[in-house]
Amino acid sequence: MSADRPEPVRRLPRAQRREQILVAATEAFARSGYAATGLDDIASEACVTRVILYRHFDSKTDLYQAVLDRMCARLDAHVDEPVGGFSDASVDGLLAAAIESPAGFRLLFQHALREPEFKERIEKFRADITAAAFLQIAAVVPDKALARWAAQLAPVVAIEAIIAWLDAGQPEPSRAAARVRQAVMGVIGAAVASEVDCSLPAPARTEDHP
Amino acid sequence: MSADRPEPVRRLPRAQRREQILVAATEAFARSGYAATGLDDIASEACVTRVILYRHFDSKTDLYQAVLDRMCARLDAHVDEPVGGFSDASVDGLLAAAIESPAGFRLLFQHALREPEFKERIEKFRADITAAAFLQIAAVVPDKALARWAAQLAPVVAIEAIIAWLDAGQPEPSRAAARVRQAVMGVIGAAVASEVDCSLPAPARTEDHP
DNA sequence: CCAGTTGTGTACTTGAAAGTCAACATAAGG
DNA sequence: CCTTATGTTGACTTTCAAGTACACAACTGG
Repeated sequence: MSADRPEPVRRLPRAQRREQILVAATEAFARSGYAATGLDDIASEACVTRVILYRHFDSKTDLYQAVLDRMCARLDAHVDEPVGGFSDASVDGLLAAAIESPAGFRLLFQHALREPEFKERIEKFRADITAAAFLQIAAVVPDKALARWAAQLAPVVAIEAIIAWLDAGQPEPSRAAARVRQAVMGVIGAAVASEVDCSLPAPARTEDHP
Repeated sequence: MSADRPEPVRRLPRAQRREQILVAATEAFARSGYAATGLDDIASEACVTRVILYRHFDSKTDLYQAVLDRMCARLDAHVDEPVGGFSDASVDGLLAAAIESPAGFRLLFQHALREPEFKERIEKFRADITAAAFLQIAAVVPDKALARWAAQLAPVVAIEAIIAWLDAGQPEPSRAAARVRQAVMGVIGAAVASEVDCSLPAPARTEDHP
């Protein structure tokens, strides 16, 4: 029979294969981070064997760096602010990057940022945003330590808001950016308020509205 | 001479040594998570050798579980709400736990929550809070998906606010809880607002106050 | 003061994951 | 059609961290 060949074994041009591996690696790393992800996990995610990875990347570290660089480049492309401000455009850019590659977004901000070996790559990014946020917040918050707190929290909230938005199924995409900004504003508001003693809404009863 | 003995080699009663190891392990794990932390890192952090760890714990996994359990127990002790609501008391409890053990707090919510192997232990905790938050938010936010977004984000913001507060040097401890609540309220407000198009404060110039 | 119990350290074994090698398969060019 | 360059693979070696065995040291009770 002519069906002797078990699998046609699809072959791809080099650049395309490399891209496929990067995508697969992003997915795999995004699940558990660098250390907990084996090269076999990545290989099976990309539907190739482990050796292929070495044909395109020198080592596991090299591959991870490539994944990170690729995602950082995307971020830079979307949110390229010359003076590095934390403004409306920043949120729009972050959101666009997150839509383009949710796994990459999670990888960067949930895993890579906590891995001492690699954090400095993203730390630069975060530090810039935090510094910019501090300047803006310090203008309205006299207390230095308080301003630092808010400045550190604001970018985190923006990022977590975007991740939560992804998890919630990306509801009303057109207004997402505005809501993220609103959430950040709320956080800044908490720092501005000088004499606050607010309470959260009363714990809702299950039968609260008949 | 009587000073022949190089080091007196201080020995501790079992319970005390175990506690010391747990503290050290919490610190070490909090730096890089489970997979990226070697037993040698923990041992040197505790100023003992790796073998001692096995005298107190069966395996690396067992040790990690013990660390997590210890921290979860602390959380439960501080924020024991029978019906599991996300209220003022919850924030107070979280804050108290974070003060008691910053490293443990970070470990739980920055690392363990992202480790598939162990996340379920904390996931129960987080899911309860998120569910409670959803009930409260759903009462004021008609859109289901939007409410889910806010419900998922609110606890995260509370936690991140506390972590940022730790990083900022724990400014004004007496008002910290109120500010955290305020930040959470701000986030909920972002979900409530039906027609939002707010902007962040204008990017501050570097030479804004001479 | 001596013996038993328990905590501690040095040196070793083991297993899993990273990294390597030589052969096969497939498409393009002479 | 045959050669060649490159994508692909199964099987192998190496390396490092988890886990183990045995010898030593210190406190406790007789």
